[in-house]
Amino acid sequence: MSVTLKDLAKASGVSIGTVSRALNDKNEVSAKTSERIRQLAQELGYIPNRAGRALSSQKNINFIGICIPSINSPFFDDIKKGIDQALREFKDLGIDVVIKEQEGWDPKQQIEAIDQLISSGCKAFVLCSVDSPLIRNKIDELEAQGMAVILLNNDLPGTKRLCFVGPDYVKSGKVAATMVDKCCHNQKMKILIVVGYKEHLGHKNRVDGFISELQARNCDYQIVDIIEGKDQDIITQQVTMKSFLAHPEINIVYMATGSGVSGLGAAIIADAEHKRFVIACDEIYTTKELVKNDIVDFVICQSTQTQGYQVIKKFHDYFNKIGDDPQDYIVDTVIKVKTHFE
Amino acid sequence: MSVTLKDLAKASGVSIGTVSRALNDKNEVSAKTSERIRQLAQELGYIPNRAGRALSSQKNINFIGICIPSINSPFFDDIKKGIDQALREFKDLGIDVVIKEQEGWDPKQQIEAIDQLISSGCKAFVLCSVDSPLIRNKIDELEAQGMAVILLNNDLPGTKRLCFVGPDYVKSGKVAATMVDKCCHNQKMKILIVVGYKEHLGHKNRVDGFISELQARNCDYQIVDIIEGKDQDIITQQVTMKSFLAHPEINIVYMATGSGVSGLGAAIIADAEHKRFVIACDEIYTTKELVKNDIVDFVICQSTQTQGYQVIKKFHDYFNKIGDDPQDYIVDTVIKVKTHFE
DNA sequence: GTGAAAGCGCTAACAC
DNA sequence: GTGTTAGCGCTTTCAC
Repeated sequence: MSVTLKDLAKASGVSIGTVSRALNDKNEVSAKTSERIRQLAQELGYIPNRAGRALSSQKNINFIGICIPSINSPFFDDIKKGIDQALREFKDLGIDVVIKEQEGWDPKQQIEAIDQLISSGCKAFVLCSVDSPLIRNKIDELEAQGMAVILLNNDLPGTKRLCFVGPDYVKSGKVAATMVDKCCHNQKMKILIVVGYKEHLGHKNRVDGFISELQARNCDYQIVDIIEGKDQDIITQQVTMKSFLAHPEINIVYMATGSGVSGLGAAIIADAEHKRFVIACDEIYTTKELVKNDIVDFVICQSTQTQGYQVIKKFHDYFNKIGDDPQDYIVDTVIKVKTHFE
Repeated sequence: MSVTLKDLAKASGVSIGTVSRALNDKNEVSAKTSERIRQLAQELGYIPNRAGRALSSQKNINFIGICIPSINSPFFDDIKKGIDQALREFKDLGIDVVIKEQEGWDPKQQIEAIDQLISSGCKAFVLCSVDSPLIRNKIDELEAQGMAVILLNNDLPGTKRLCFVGPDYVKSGKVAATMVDKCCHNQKMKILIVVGYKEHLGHKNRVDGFISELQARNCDYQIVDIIEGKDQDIITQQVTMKSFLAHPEINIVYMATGSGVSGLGAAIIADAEHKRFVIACDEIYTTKELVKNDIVDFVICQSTQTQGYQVIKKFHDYFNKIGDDPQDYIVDTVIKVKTHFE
């Protein structure tokens, strides 16, 4: 059988209660005893038993506060599914969740939401934010107060976040380029790239990965245009149409953002007389439909549901001291084609 | 708070022990009370608490017997990784595993192994077998004795297995065909198909899916040859070389089995003057190397690690009556390219 | 600062 | 066939 608190108590000559306190960072224990017990636990390979802990402290549920800009954003549907799935799995092990959904990425609103989550008793947070000093400060501040933050989908390196769960945007771009190379190697590539915002780090990384891989593969390519759709369908449609008109030679379209695809689809359908190879990102409903209808050739997805699931699982492991310090979890870059949606 | 045994006991006017027995299919309880309690549990939405159960009956670990033909078969490496991962997750919740690895697929040997697993106390089994009356009988026999079998990677429909965890072979073939179409649409496709054994159901399904999708896509194709590599490197190399020699026009190779890839690789390298588009299956070490070295263009994978993980998780859910009756778990069909391995 | 003990939900052994 | 109870590993009062 595995080592229990009782064993540690016996071995160290103190009571089982003291051992528990020492191992749980309570400062009611003298530094000396505490140190001794931790040492011993290490040596004997003590692993806390989740069942015992969950049972005991179930009046003391760990509430995770989740703050995501998911209102009117279908991208987050699967993330929420993953969170639900994890919750089903971990609820009776002492974990629960409070979600604050928001519309858009305004840092001030997010910080307000976090503060509300704090007042409702959360001590651990999942955040999906853009890079801003406000947010960066908030994360470090929370950490200083003994709270933990996991960043979801978009990392903010240099902050004191516990870890990051999300995709490798550079790789996503590289995979897209690989597909372009495999499918269009025998023609001169005249490429249109569509992003949401040129400053958006994720989109930027995708574009960088895309171009670097085309280069690495010695493709005969030319980036005809890089346009911004502002993550909105109508704008995306307009700028794409404009680009098609100005550059009828475009034969490849790489859409490096998941938002605004409807607009892209509309533009392509409107200019159907030019046959183009199209790659999109992220598996949302509209994108699936476009693939099903042969408007888009490939989608490069980012295992969204897994991200939702892992963010909770990471906290579960963290609370239960399972494994070492939490590491970043980079999800798979997944290529999907029509067949996947049939 | 959620409903507990105590609540049920109070509500139904019997003792907590009786409730527990009634809910655990013990036949020491009168049919009437049993029925009444189950009814009540249903109404009140009782969900057993895993922590309590695990803690209580931890001397009564559920041993899962696993019987897989994994010796000298790198394909099973990731499956074993998935099993390990699940075990780390569920061990302190009352689940453990006994593995009997075998070399090859001999049904008689497998049945022997199962019997050994039974004598070592297993009451639940994970099996990866070929279709044979012996195995089919054994599965139904086990079920009749109140034991449960989950089939891994290869289903045997019509048997009384609890459920199946594995890939959709037909879809795998279809995805392969989709890739061929996307990458080679502008040439006459002269296709060589390599299987392990023509009777192997999984390989057969892949080939069927492959051809049906080529047809659905109106490809200009011709299946030049379908050859058997007997899942061995040397044989695969020989038959492939022979086919290349007889049909130098072959410009596409679809390898519908994961075993024998080294042989395929050798054949392609030996005949490098003919540039060919190559698709392989299953992500094992050798295949990765071939992709990295641009010998193979795509691999169609079957999320092997997930299969190992899910097989254990399914049993965990089953033992703890989480969710409804176990459903089949069909893993994702995953396309991988060089970039994925860098 | 530390020990003793109650109790979380559940199962199984022991009464009757 | 059913009630009673000990105890699984752990946290957390409540004493001292």
